Amino acid sequence: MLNYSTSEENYIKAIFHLQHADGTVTTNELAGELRTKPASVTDMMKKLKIKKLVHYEAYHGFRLSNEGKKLALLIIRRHRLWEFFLAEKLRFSWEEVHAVAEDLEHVSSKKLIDKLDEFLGFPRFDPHGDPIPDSHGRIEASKQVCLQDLPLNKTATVGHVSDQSPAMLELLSHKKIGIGTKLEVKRKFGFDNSLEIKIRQQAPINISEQLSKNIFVKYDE
Amino acid sequence: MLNYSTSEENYIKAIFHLQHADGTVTTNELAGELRTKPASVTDMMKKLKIKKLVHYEAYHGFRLSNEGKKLALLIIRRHRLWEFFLAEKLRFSWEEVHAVAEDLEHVSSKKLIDKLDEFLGFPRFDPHGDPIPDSHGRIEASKQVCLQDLPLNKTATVGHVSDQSPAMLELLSHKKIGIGTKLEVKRKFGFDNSLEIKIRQQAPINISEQLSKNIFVKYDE
DNA sequence: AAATATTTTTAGACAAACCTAAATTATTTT
DNA sequence: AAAATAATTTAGGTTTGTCTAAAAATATTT
Repeated sequence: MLNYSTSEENYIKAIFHLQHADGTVTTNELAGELRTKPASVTDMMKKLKIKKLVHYEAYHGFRLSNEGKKLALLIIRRHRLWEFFLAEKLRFSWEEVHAVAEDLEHVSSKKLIDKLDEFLGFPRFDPHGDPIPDSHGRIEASKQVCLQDLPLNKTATVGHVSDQSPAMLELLSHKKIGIGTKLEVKRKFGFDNSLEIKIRQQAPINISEQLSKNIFVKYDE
Repeated sequence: MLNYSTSEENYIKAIFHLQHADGTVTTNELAGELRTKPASVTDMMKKLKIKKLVHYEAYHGFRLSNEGKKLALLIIRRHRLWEFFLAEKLRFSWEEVHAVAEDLEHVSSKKLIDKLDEFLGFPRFDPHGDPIPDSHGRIEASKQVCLQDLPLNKTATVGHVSDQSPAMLELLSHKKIGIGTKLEVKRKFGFDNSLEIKIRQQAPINISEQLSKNIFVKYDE
């Protein structure tokens, strides 16, 4: 694997996160995600095309090549391993890990990452519940279900939160919901699709449709 | 503390390492250390002068300002803490830690470094025996003595090796000498200033003057 | 299908960090 | 102290990644 600049890596990672079902991403979406201008995106796509990391034809969007996907998974691996390290070993809070991992993920020594993985005991999920790709870029499909789709009175464990904005994290922390929280859905209100959920040893609480759509859980055994 | 580019940080660190008794460094020395060209050094010195990190007058060398010294110690702190982490936690060998730490040292979160320090148990020396500045930039003067100056039959512990070239590290590893090795000088040969030294439970070995001048030890209590 | 609006690309500039070659200043030799 | 040598700086150019403003292509309305 060749060496890529921080900027190139950020573009690749952002494309990976934004890609739709068919893998395509538009210039404006990418510019928005990276807080840059569409013209800059076009410039970079030309470069990434030459480096064979994306497929790109002017005016028709772009998508990652196989090479590009491999790189994206490698960067995500680095990011999530560092997040795990920060939370687990350095006792950073959930909300803090992301920003620091954004910097650490660009240190590209393969040996560093593989040894870090080993040191951490080969964790399979980061502190937000997102799966960590292994050293070959294989990623576990976290077969989790959205809270909205969880049957009533079935206990499950929160394993993933898709929106990780500060506002979302604040709300979750207020409701005392985090990765690993065990809960069950007690009632579903058809009017606004809000849910009444029960967390062990706490009074039942209410969850809006919006929130429930962003919380993913795994059925308990 | 403001944020500086990787390049600026590398210049500051290099000046710190090269500085003579009066703190000055020349353009050519710095260009050599950084494997760059003298013209590039001049460009950067103008910039660092504007940022008040160095004192600089054209044609008369330069030296770090107090701000610059503070920054240098911060970068050295990051570097040495990461070296300690790599060696101690990830089991990197002595020779490998430096290159990786060169990248990690530019991740500038203060909280990250202070938490890393705590996680590592506030180590005072890195794996090469160099002292680690504390969070205020205070650095311990390692009051160590060169092997050449160690009195006969006095046991001491290796605490620092000043030349860390691959050739040096190879020789040290062959002679089974490392940081923490306990030894004493048995004889001194005036002809070439070579030493006969004894390491616990090993046959006595010979050390050239050149080598002995690069090994620093602390008297045992 | 023409007109309008939106998206994307091109053209041309800029800052950071580097370079080479030429000019300038400092140092050393004679 | 002049000449020769060495060190340093200036001038002008390159690459990377960004920008703004204008042009071109695509998508949406009417």
